Amino acid sequence: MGQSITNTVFTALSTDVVVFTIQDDRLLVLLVRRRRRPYAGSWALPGGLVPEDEGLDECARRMLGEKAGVRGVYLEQLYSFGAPQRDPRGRVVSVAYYALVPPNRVQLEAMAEDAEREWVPVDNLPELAFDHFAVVSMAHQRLAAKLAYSTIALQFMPEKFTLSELQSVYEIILGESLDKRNFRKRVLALPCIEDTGECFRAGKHRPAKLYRVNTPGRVEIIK
Amino acid sequence: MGQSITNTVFTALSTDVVVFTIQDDRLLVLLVRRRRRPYAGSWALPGGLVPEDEGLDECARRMLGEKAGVRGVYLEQLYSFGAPQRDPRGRVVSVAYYALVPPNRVQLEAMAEDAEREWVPVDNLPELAFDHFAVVSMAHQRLAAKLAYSTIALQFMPEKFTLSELQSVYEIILGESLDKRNFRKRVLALPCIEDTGECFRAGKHRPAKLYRVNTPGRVEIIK
DNA sequence: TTGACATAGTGTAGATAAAACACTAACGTC
DNA sequence: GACGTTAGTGTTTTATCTACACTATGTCAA
Repeated sequence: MGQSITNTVFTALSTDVVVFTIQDDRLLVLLVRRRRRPYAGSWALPGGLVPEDEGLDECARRMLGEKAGVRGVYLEQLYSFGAPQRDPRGRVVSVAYYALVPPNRVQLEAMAEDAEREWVPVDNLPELAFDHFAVVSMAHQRLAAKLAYSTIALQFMPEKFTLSELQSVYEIILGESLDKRNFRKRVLALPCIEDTGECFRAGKHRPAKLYRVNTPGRVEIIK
Repeated sequence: MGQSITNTVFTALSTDVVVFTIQDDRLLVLLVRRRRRPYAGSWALPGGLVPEDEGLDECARRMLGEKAGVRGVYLEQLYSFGAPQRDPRGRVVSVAYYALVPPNRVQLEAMAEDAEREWVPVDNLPELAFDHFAVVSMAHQRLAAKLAYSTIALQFMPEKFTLSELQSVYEIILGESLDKRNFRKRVLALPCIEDTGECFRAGKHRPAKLYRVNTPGRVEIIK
């Protein structure tokens, strides 16, 4: 490193991640229980301080792995929160991210017996530490807005899925029901969606066709 | 302050502001010449370190006042840039903002004789320090995108303006020309636009009606 | 005074996209 | 083979977007 930074103020910097998934027709957020003060015992977003040699995205992705046990999922920077009094210990600026985890990538087993982590419905959050409620709200808003003009919802889907499952993802995030035929028309018009030729039998009714995304990981802007 | 933050890493944190204005049918960005290393002598965005007791928005707004001589204009957080090597001195994370200044609010007089500050067309930038080129690009993109679904362009207008002037703002930002009649139809349908009853005479041709925004400062999401 | 020039201002028809809407198909079970 | 349950399919109507050309009002100069 050539020069050093002089006459300056240093700030504690953290990343916090709003990890979304979908289970049982609800949009869930991962919360972790705080052990230390402040807010010891209350729920908070997974997150942590950014080491000096780590990029912001990189740090958020690490948090996702360490605290949520998830890797390789969609992750996007949301907003930076820096009100001077947002942390009672002193100045901590948080760069917030949000992540989308397909339900099949969540290990509920490991999580069930873990009193430190919990998936909570986004519309039924407990009191959260710091300004984390505002962070979750903004993330939910952003996610809902992106449904309208991108293929972001596909990030919630497993490799193969039915159109009904996908529609239900939209409905859960938006909190309103959609017209089945119009929905299918729009989705099938996307070039990134393709029929697998396979079917999915579940229950005592007609099996549904399985579809697949031909560019997994990509989120396209549409229209 | 109750507790202190222990066992942690502190980071230098700055805000940088992409200040846009419009002059002579071009979208301009305010640049300041760096005096110190690194990048001494090259152009950079106005910005500076965030003091411990100052909010991020507040800091960005202060930079805007101190370094651009502008206050009371539209300001929005853009993105946070935190690649570990973006500053050769060491880790500096930048929370970027962008601001929109109506042309009549820019004091070009004071600026003309100031070799340290310059308004530069966004499509003809010189080499910029750090990752500031990427910051400007993202800001321009965001601004252009917002034209489509918000009333953000009105933040460039003086108190009274003609529809042709407004249309020209759209065209300059988007880099393409728009249909006059369709444009006027859309704009006049906005509830926040009202006719002042006055006219504007400029040059040897028909005078144009002057309009006004009835909620200045507000940026509405439309459609 | 009138003709040339420059910008302001106006409406409609066609195309495209969005919204509303109801029945048939396939499977399992009793 | 009748019933329950979810999958799957088109058309009509409505609203929105696009393309497009002429008249109006002022200044200025001949």
